Amino acid sequence: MTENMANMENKEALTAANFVHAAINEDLLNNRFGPRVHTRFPPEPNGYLHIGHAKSICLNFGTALLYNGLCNLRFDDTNPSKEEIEFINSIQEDVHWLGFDWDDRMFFASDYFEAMYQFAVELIQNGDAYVCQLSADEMRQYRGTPTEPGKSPYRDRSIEESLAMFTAMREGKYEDGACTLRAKIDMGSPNFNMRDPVLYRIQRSEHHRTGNDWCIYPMYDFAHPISDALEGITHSICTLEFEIHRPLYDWVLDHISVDCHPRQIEFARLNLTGTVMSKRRLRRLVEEGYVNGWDDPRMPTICGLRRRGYTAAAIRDFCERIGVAKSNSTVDYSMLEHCIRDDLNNTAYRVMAVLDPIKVVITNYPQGKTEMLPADNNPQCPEQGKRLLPFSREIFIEAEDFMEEPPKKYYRLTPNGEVRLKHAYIIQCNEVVKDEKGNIIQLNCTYDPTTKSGEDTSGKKVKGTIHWVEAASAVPAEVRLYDNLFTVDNPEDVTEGVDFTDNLNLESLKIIGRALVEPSLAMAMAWERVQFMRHGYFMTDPDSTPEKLIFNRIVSLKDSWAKMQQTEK
RNA sequence: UGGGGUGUAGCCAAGCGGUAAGGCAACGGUCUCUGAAAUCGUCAUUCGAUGGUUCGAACCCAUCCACCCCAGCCA
Repeated sequence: MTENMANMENKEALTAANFVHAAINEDLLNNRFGPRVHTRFPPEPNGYLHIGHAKSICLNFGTALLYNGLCNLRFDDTNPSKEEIEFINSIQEDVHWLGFDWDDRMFFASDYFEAMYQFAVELIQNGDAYVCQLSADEMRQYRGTPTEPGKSPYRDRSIEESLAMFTAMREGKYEDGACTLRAKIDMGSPNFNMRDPVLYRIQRSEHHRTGNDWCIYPMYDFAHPISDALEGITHSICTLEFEIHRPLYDWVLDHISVDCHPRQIEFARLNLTGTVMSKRRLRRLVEEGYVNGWDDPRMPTICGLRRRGYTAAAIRDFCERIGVAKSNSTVDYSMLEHCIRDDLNNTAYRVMAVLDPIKVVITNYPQGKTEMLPADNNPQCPEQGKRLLPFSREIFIEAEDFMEEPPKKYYRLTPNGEVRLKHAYIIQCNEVVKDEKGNIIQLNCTYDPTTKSGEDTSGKKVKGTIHWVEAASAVPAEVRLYDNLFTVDNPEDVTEGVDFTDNLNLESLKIIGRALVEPSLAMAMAWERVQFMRHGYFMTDPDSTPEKLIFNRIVSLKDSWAKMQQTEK
């Protein structure tokens, strides 16, 4: 007995997390494909992968993992006019980065062009396909309406003639578009996909793999079921818009000589609030310069999320949490944010960075003295150890952590008020220094030596603790704050006359040129993720160097104070 | 309009004739040397609507309504 069948005896294995797994369980129980589960992720190499693809990748590869099965990577490259090698590489990189692997099972639909051709010949020989000479325009006219059947004057062409013409098509005897091979199914079907769908078209464009070997290329509806069958796929998981193609998928496999007939199962694609997912619109964002390329940290592409600082684990967790179902839905972006916060909360070092510095002089602290204060790298995780932070007479704090006229419940520094400096001492503000225009340029404070972190003997309790950096050792850095690309939840839903770019968030990127970070970050390497305490999670951009540190904000920390302030307004 | 789908909380989503899981968000409390995290609690008398079957319906039946998809020689 195989492992899967043994699992099926186990009642728990029967509890499916989603309807796809329920269908697989049913097939396993009925021995529909024996004990095997074999899926595939079949992108067309014509663009970069995005978070919606991640859902499909997690479903397909995750399902294979769950059932001890296999998942292939297959490029659906049946339309050479749209596809490029660049995308074949980026797709592999992204799938690997997400944590999945296809071993030696990377395939191309184009691997099967010869086999597909032979299957097409078989269809013609059986009277199930014919060569049609309707032009594209004519075919549209002849298609019929929902209630009236379509027609083609060529559908009764003899088998011999179709065979000869199909051979001639392959040999390049016809101009592009002069004729097509069509399945002979049902011109009266209410499902237009069954009204003698085109199987092959003539298209002279160089294919990235087969070069100029072919001038005829199979259509998706013909190529996909055959590719699945030849690879021994058991469950062909795709998105909802292909549901109406399923009868054709099944028809193809029922009319050619293959012994594998995978089950196609459709699920709803992912939509996320505040962003767009369609290839066309993502391309416009890049090409019209609204973002800086496909991997701009604001893009919902896998490479964009990666550069933003998202982890693969967080994206996988997200895909797990949103579930798999058949209803069109738009997941709230906060779900994704929760996943990355949750991951980084456990792993990221807590460090201090001041984004909008204001100088604080601790007037009673000895001139020239510097002490090294121990700081937990991650209080969630003591085994991550401690580091030493320099502290001396002059430091910088966040400008918003001081207010001359504080609102109620303001726990930070105020004139004559006290706050704790994280990992250091409690200080009191004694004097506010302003320039001639009245701008605050410095705060003069005193510290209480008995309040040192870890050895506080004062018994003092203060409401607020703020972060800071020591003036002499602080390292300048550029910090890039990212926000949603759009100001509306569903930017793809636009009323007529409105372009989706009209809803672009003009403040989706804020660059802070003169932030100061603690000295432990001076040698930060690219791709390092940290928490800037009280700010959020950040990652050093791949372009960051010790000479010029650049931090991308992955996600802010939740901020109930800010929220409170907002609701008061 | 013909066909294929889908409607469960602000957003996802379980549920499969026995009396509405879970997560995100939100809102309160506790704790806190991160206004974070953690933690405790609140959040659908009702499942698109209306009828019907049943002792009993989100689940079965009927009718209606809303939304999505198909009518490319794209995938």
